[in-house]
Order: sequence, then C-alpha cells, then structure tokens
Amino acid sequence: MSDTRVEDIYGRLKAMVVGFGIRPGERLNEVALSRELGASRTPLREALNRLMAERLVEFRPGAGFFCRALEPQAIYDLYELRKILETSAVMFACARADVDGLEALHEQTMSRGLDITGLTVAQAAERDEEFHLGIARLTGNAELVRDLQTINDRIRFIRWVNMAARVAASKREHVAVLEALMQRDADRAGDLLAAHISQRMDQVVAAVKEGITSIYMAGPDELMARVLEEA
Amino acid sequence: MSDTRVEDIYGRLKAMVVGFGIRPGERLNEVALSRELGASRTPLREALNRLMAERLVEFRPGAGFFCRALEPQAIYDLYELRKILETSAVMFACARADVDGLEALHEQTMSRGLDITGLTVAQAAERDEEFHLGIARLTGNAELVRDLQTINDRIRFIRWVNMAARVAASKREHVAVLEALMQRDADRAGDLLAAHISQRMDQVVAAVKEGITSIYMAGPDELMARVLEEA
DNA sequence: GCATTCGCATCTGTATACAGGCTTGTATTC
DNA sequence: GAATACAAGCCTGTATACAGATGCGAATGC
Repeated sequence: MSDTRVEDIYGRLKAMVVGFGIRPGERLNEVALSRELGASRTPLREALNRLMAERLVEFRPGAGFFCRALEPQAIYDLYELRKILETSAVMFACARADVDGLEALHEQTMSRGLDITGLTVAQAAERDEEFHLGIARLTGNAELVRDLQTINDRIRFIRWVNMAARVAASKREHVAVLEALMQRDADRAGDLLAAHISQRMDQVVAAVKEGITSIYMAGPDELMARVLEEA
Repeated sequence: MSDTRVEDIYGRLKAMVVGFGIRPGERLNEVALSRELGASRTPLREALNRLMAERLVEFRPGAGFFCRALEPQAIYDLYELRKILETSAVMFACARADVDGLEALHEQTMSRGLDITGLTVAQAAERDEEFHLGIARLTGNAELVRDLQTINDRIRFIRWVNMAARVAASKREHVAVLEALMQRDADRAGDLLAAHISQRMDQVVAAVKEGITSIYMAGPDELMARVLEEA
C-alpha cells in the first residue's frame, strides 16, 4: 500500500483509464470498482473526483462516473495544444537551457541510438514522450511541464496507436530538432518540432476514429495486441 | 441548492480560494468548513479533491488540505504559460476566427468603451479576463480555452492586485490587439499580445511578493480593501 | 532553566448505513 | 402487437460513526 488509500487508488485508476483497462465511455460501477481495488467507496470517489478534474473520467449527476470518451475533435484540439506548448518550449529552451541539461538530453536521446528493433510500441512511445518532455523541462518552467503532462495523459494511447508506422522517421526528426536546439536556433527548432507534431494530427484523428470502433467492438485486449504486434 | 451538493460546494470553495476568502497556506478544517457550507465531510472532501487536481488546494497526507500557497516562481511560470497560450491563440484566431465571432468580440470590447471610471478593480479585471478568453474562444479549440481558464483561476487575484494602475493603458493595448486581429495580421497580433502580457510579468512577481506579505500580515479583508480603494 | 517524554484532545482517513433516484423488466390495457 | 404504467432492484448521494494519526501542552527529569 502507498502512503494513503486515495493516492494508491488514484494511481491505479489512472493507469487503468489511460491504458484502456477501462473502455472509453464505460460506466464505472462504484461498488464493483471499490471491491476490485480493495477499498470502500469513499476513497474511491475521492480518487474519481481527482480524475474528473483532469478530464480522465466524466461525471453525470445522478448517473455516476464514466470513463472519458474519445471525441476526435477533443483529440485534435489536444494535439494542437500540445503543438503550441512544445513549439514554444523548444524555443524557450534554445534561449535558456543550461548546458548540462542539454548535454543530458542529447546523451539520453543518442545513446539509445536510432535502433528501435526489439522495442514494443509502448516502449517506443514512452521514449518519444520522454524526449518531448525532456525539452519542456529544459525551459525550467515547472507549470508548463505539468500542464504538458496532463495533456499527455489524455492522448497517450493515441500516440501508441499511430506510433508503430513512424518510429524510424520520428527518431530522425527528433535528432534534427536536437541539433537545432544545440545550435540554439530557436526558429529552426520551433519549425521542426511544429512540423513533427503537425505531421501526425490528421493521421491521429483518423486513427482515433478507427481506434474507437476497434475498442468498442473488440475491447482493449485485442486492440492492444494489434498495436503490439505491429512493433 | 444546485444540482448536487458536491457541485455546489465545489463552486463556493473555488470562489473562496480564488478570491482569497481563505488565506494562502491556511489549513482547512474539514469539520468547520463542512458546517460553514452546510454539508457533511464526504461531499466536502470530494470537492477538495477536485480542487487539488486543479492545484487550487494542496494536500498533505495525514495533515489534510491547505489553501494553495503563492510561490512567486509558480506565478511567474503561470504567466509565461499564459503568454504562450494566448500568443498562439491570437495567431490561430487571425487564421480561422469566424467573422461573426470577431464582430461580437469587437462589439463587446468597444461598446464598453475606454471609460473605466466607476469600475472596481474586480470588475475591470473581469472584463480584462473576458477579452483575453474571448480571443481564445475564437480559435475554436475548446481544450485550449479550458486550459487557459484553469490557469486564470490560479492567477486571478494577482491580476486584481496589479490591475489598478494599468487599466487605461491595458485597454488601449487591447484595442491595438483587436485591430491587428481584425486585419488578420497574425504576426502583429501575436507580438502585441506577447508584449502586453510580458509587460506585467516582472511587476506581477513583485506584487506577489508584496501581496503575500500583506495577506499573511493583515488578512484578506484589508488587502481587498486596499485593492478596491485604488479603483 | 531547558529539553524530553507522555498523554490528551483534535482532526483526518475510511467504512458503512441509509435514503432517494434511475433503470429495467413485466404486466396490463388499448 | 405495441405502448404505457407500475414495481422491484440496483446504484448513486450523503451522513455518520469509528479508528488511527498527529500535534500540542503539560509535567517531569536532568
């Protein structure tokens, strides 16, 4: 058990929701969930209220809590938001990233190399997210980093879905961004990163539409298997 | 009573925290608060958990909930974040704002005129916030709007504090931004808005430092009075 | 006089109980 | 056969009760 029951439940619930252990739109039965998580309804509902504030679950008065739906428009908006934040972040990073942090990010990105064989999609996506978050951290703006993280939580699974086909190209683009960053070329870094994210937005919306169908039709297990085997 | 107890309490608590009905850093006594709000501790704690996810209250296991502190660094970061989002927003708005919405914003901003006599600081700040939010809405990106709103919630009071001296200049800058927006000049609109927000960031941090002292020393009533009388 | 420890009071953390509302299924009527 | 109304069961919304933890204060020992 963690420090407190609510914290523990919160973390596990979050993992279930972002990792599609619960289907989008699915109604959450409080009694069943509390039993499954080994706690009573009181801490469960507190955790659900936190997740609601993060838009990871929805709440309808009189009806209870539901796993957040995946509206293509919302996904698109979140990607655009992400693009805005990350583009600005890399430009700020060009201006003020400390040399050590920059070196560390370079080391971390390059040491893993361009070789992505043997990685599952989930692992590739995690590295991808870590690179992007690493840039945000170089700004020194903790609020920006946190904001970006909560956005990432809401679109993580979508990144998995459309990561498979683009791992190699993605990595190349990362290296290009990194080079511009190390040369402190803010305009170029910003343009490269914006293009990098933009390139996927339409793909992503299409993937979401298909993904929603898959999830509703077959459930998360099959979708997960499909995603993983493409790695 | 609103639709549900939690919703009601949540809204009232948020107003108290944002408007300094509760002092920053102050410990929140659940029994006293629940009695004051006319509910039991269960819905109160659910509301507090929501606010915690929005960073409007803090939670320390074993110690309970506290009103969020006002770290100058966090305020600065939030202002920077706001600048990033709003600058991008106005540029997007230049590209895709519908004419009706643009007209409406223009109407709303100009009809109220440049005359700000008779307004309290709170009212002036509300109009200020409404203008900035109006631009964000023109992007059509609901997630961006919501994100900006939660950021605004965390810095609203600070806007009040440093609004008093700058209402007239602020209004003039708004009009300039609006003109660039209506000419669909994205670069100019972005630059103007960025400058508009930047201009305050240092002031704001200073105000926060002073503000924190005032709040801790004298309590919110006196601070509020001081702010209001400057209107 | 100062520090340390013990105990009490208060408050948090969680479970549980109960009331009200919603949904669902069935039966009856048109 | 279809639609509507009624009833039963389940689930949410909230209060309350209890146990454990925390912090403060007093008392005691050095």
